[in-house]
Amino acid sequence: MRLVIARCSVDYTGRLNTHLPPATRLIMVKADGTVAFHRDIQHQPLNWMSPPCTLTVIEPGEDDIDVVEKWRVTHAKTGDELTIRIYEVMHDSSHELGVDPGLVKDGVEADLQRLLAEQVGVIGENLTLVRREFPTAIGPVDLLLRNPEGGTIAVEVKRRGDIDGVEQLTRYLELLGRDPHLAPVTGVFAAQEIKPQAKVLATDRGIRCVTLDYDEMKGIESGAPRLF
Amino acid sequence: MRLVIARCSVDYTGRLNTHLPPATRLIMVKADGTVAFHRDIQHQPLNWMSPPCTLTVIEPGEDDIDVVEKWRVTHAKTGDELTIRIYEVMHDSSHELGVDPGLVKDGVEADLQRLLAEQVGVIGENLTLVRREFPTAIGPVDLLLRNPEGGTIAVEVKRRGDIDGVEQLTRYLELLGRDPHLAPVTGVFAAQEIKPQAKVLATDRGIRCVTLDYDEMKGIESGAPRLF
DNA sequence: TTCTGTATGTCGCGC
DNA sequence: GCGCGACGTACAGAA
Repeated sequence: MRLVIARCSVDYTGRLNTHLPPATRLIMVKADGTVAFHRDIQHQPLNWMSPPCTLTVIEPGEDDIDVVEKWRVTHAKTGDELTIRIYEVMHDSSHELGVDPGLVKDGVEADLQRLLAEQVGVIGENLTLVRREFPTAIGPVDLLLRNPEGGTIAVEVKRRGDIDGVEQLTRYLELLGRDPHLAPVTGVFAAQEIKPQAKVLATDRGIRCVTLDYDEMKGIESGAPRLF
Repeated sequence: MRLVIARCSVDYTGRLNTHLPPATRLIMVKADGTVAFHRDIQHQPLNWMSPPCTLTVIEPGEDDIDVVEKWRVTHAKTGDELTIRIYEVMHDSSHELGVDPGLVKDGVEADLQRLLAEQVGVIGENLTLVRREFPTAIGPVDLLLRNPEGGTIAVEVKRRGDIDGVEQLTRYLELLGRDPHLAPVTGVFAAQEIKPQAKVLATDRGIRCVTLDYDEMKGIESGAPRLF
């Protein structure tokens, strides 16, 4: 990874056009070709180029007053282009980082879904799991359950229950309801937190909302009885 | 901005829990308090903390073998916490960057909408603009037009036409259609690029799709005839 | 301050 | 490779 602190200006042409006026920034060049420009606030770069791309040092043009170095970064597939004019270099260092083992996560939607699949009783009594990620033409349904009467329950699992999730579930219900093997199909919207608007919309459409307690479900999973 | 290259491990507790095993990474500490951990690929940090937050150097615990320095970053509002164990520092430098003038953009949705408002002929003949950002109870409609017969056309403008945009427009149409001053209301989904699924859904709902050519519209705006 | 919608979103997973 | 959905989405503008 190469780190350059420099006064520079940047022009981008691709899906849109952008311009960064001259200022002092961090230019980050990563081993995979990624180039990113950071200011001293916020975690997102001001501008960037994703791999696969190549960086070449080019000759400054006649109009490039005070430009000590000029870079061109070109995306191999899209043709997106970044032109970097460097006016002054304050720092320039390179570092070997090696391969990163990556981030281990616990508590994302996949974990919720897994726990809920093991604990369908949270949703209702006497329900059985048909399968997780039940495939349909318009995408997979998070959980598909059956009740003793032979009816089907489609469950949409979200960490945060938003109106989008209700729309998504509605589309699934519409499609699944047409299948005589599954009908009648009802919907359950399960999330750690459900926004009022989403709850209203869901209820209006006959979709039941279930609020999930991740820590409690996690506790049950481990088999240990909760002592508090 | 402080740049540290170090072998470190990171633990995050907040909306979820994450862990980064020991490895050599860039630790970026920005003037606003932002802390981010970068590996040598991809433009997004592996882990981070957003301001307002405070970084404190704490004493390594007894279990912290080989830890030369231990940091704690705490979010002022949410209580989210980051624990950083540093095993070896390869580089550590600080830099004054000053205020950045920020990014200038051209070609985002707002530009598309502005151009389309000036060139409603792109959507159909003999249409007149009622207004941009026509307010409704569930949000503003991008463009509202009228045809000579007195009917209304609601236009949803997107850079990339996705299924979400069709859903959004559908909600508007449902609402606007109830207004006797506007009815009958038809919908137009206008975007630089419309995904097949979105097109299918739109067509199924009687919504017409229009693909926009930003460069061409831009050319017409400037008044210059296109020479190619 | 909270809410809402866009984003060069980025990224991973399945087909 | 494409499509789709999640993300500690981040971020800006409006209410």
